[in-house]
Amino acid sequence: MLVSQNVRPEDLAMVLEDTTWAACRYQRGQSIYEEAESADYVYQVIEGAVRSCKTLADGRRQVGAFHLVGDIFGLESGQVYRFRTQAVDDTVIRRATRQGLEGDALAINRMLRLTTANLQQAEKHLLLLGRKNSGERVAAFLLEMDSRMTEARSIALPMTRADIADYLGLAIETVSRVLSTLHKEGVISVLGSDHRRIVIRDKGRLSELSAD
Amino acid sequence: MLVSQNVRPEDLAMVLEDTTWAACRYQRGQSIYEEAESADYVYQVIEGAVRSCKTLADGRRQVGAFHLVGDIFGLESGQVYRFRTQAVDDTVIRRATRQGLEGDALAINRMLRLTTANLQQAEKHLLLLGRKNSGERVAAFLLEMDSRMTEARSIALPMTRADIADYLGLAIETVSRVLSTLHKEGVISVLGSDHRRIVIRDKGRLSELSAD
DNA sequence: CGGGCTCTTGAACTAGCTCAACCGGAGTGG
DNA sequence: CCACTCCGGTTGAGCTAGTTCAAGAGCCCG
Repeated sequence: MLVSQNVRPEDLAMVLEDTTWAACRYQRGQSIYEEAESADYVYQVIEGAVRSCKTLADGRRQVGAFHLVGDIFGLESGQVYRFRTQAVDDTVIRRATRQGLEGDALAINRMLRLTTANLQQAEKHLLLLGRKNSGERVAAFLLEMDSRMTEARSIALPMTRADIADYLGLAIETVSRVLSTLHKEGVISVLGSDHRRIVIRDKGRLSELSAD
Repeated sequence: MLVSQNVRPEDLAMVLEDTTWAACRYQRGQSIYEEAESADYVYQVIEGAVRSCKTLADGRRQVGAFHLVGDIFGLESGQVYRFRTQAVDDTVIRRATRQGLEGDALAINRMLRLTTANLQQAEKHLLLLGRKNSGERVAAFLLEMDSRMTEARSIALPMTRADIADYLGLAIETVSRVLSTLHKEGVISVLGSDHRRIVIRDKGRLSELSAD
């Protein structure tokens, strides 16, 4: 699930500071690694966004997490990755070999903190998927994105409605309808020709609606 | 989420082997600790079962995980517990102070492995809650319980239908109906006056139904 | 200009929920 | 010992939130 939401940038950098880096560029939709692939690298998003997801045999998909600028992902303690991971948009990523991190007690401490943060986010998401209705899910999603993208006053969503739907366990039409309703009620504004830029007009109301 | 499903008993014991233990007894429904309480202890289930759960303001509940005999829970890297944790049934638990575990590189390594196992289980559960239907959820639950309780040939569920429902994100009636259907179709048998003992008659079929 | 995306909106459908009744076992008290 | 109640589980009937199916609009790109 590898969300680094609650980890300070300092921490993020620290985990990997002493290792050598290689920068990579991925186009939207391109896979960074596949589920069960040998977990040789750890990654950090420099630009763009990444999703990690699991898929059932018949194609149903669950997005486990989005990794935004600064987030670290691909950290495994087993031999293989537990997810498929793909670029949500054109994305720049840097990566370090995993060996650089092992054996070092300090690094392990940081890994533990990162993993715990990911676990915490996953647990929060379990509650959302198990017990919240569509309105609450979308409201919580917008607040999450707002808190993770510091960018002034508006959220530039890097992902499609389909990505959001698969993250929230909803149909894409439902996501669209809820956003329309929030817009009509004046809680948010939806801007841009692709409807991907969102301004939160009434954060208090959105918090109420998210049922946290 | 602290499920220790994929961790061998050796590992479990090792995490805490060198520390002093205190045994405790809890009656069904009794809280072991509350959400946001100071995380002073780490626990292991000796007998019975434990659930950890989050609750929304209006009472909706999500059970994040069940901890069965041998499982370790309450391992936090922050200052406070992230869950309320309660005895599912009359339960015996032992606990160690948290200090005994910190500073020791070996212990931290084990904690990292445990936390990763918990994260992995949580991720699996996200897919279940986000994308599986009621039949698939119940089938997956039965298989999970089967793999975690080695007990010969039948599963003695320690939890109520309400607990199962809140774990699977379903209504209690739905859980009951799915179990009845599985029974009628000969996939399982449901035994005992309280209907808590289950025999898996056709594991292959159950695997298919679980859609993993 | 045309084809392929993504997003939105409407209308019909359905999986699962809610509400309600009922059943059986365990505990309690007369 | 029986009567009563409580609690967990099952079953039925109706309802509804969210899905599915279908159509259309705007945008990008060759």
